[in-house]
Amino acid sequence: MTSSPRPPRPARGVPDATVARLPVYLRALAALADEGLSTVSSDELATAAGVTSAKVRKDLSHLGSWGTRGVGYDVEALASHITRELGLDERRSVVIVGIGNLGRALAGYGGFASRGFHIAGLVDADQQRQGEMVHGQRIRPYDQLGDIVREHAVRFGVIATPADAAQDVADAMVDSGVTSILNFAPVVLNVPDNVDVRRVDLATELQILSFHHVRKGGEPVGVLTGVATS
Amino acid sequence: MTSSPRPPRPARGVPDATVARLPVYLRALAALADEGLSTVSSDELATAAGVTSAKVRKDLSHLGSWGTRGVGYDVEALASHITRELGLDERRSVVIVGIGNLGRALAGYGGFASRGFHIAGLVDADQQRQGEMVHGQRIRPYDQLGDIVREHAVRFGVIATPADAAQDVADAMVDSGVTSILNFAPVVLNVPDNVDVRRVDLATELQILSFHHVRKGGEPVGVLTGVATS
DNA sequence: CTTGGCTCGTGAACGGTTTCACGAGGGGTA
DNA sequence: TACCCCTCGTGAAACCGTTCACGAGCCAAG
Repeated sequence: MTSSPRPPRPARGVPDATVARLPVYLRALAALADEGLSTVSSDELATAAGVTSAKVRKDLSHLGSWGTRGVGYDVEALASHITRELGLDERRSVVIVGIGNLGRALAGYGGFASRGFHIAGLVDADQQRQGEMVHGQRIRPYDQLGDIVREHAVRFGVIATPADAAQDVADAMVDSGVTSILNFAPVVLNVPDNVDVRRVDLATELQILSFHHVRKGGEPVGVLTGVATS
Repeated sequence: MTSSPRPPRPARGVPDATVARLPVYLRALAALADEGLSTVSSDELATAAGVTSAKVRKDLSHLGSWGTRGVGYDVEALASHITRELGLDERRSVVIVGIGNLGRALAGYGGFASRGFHIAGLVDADQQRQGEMVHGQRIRPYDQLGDIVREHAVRFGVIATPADAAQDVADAMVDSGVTSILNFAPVVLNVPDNVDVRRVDLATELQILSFHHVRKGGEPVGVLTGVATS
């Protein structure tokens, strides 16, 4: 409570591409801190994060100057700065709808809890699943979604339902106050402008890999012929 | 076997940004076909895919001219063209390593099977899981990974293990012939240049949402104070 | 105090992506 | 057949992101 309630407001317009990399830096910094390092150069951080050092410096420059010339960045200070920048210093409540395998994986994903996300509720429409305990949380019926969101002032919703349920879920979330949605269902959601949606499609990623595979090797992969190579 | 073994090779340098959208178009087209439409305008397809019509036209132009001026695109023809372009007309074998909740979700994900991906094997290092049936496949021990890859000429690997196992798994995959890896573990993998890696980090996505949340509402969400809003 | 070496921070150049605007070329109708 | 309307395909322009190159600043050593 002694720290400034409204920090120096260091960054203004951080580019989207940079924002997308901040979590990666954050994770890399955590790993470096675990190794006992107290300082990193942009080069080291770049390697750990899988990007170029120029990118690291440019990205971090958007958050203000936090490095020391000739030395590098202070691991702990930089990590906490990025944490604040991402808003991860405040605890944020999340509701997950659709507790199939994916929903369970998300509910138990350490990356959520360790980054300030608190799971306020697990919701599923399937009667059979209701009441079941998943990672310390009871699965609750779909019609309680609104109550959960309102009660815990939830602003983040995760949709891990089948495609045909996703839009309904999104509508219900928005109605009760959710303003940021992470959508794993393979549909384009229709939401008001003030609501943020990010879509993650597991199949899409494999298809992109497939494209590059064709481009690179182009190898036909003889499933039918089944003849071993040479 | 009657179709040309080396198709017209229609597109040359398709931009990455376009490639990333092709699977989305493909899905949108499938949905439109289900509705019985035989033709779409770039505008309709754009709406269905959640992008702009200009993007659709530019993207599709990279694949060659497949639309009819004044009419639009033939749904079926375009879908099959994109399918071919992505290399999804050939069956591709995939191995999934790490059969926790995420691995199970992936194993059962319809988006894989319906897009030409055939799951050649599920692998887990946990003795307790081995032998268990998941979506019609038996979970096999980790030391059989190489055999599975070689036997089925697998070129696609999915890593759904904890972070500390991911690099070992990647090494084993690469050693036995995998050239495209989809990595869900929150680490940067070290692989040879000829191997393609795409990383999907579930926590990252929420953190990006969090950033935008701070920027937009900035609402503090009083978890500690716990006072209901006004 | 001065020197040398290292690394950040940043303007400028570059390349890729998106948007814009409009001409070209189809289909339908009279 | 001739006309109109509609939508694709595509250069040009605007925008964004990455890479490059180098000066500024800090630390350590002598």
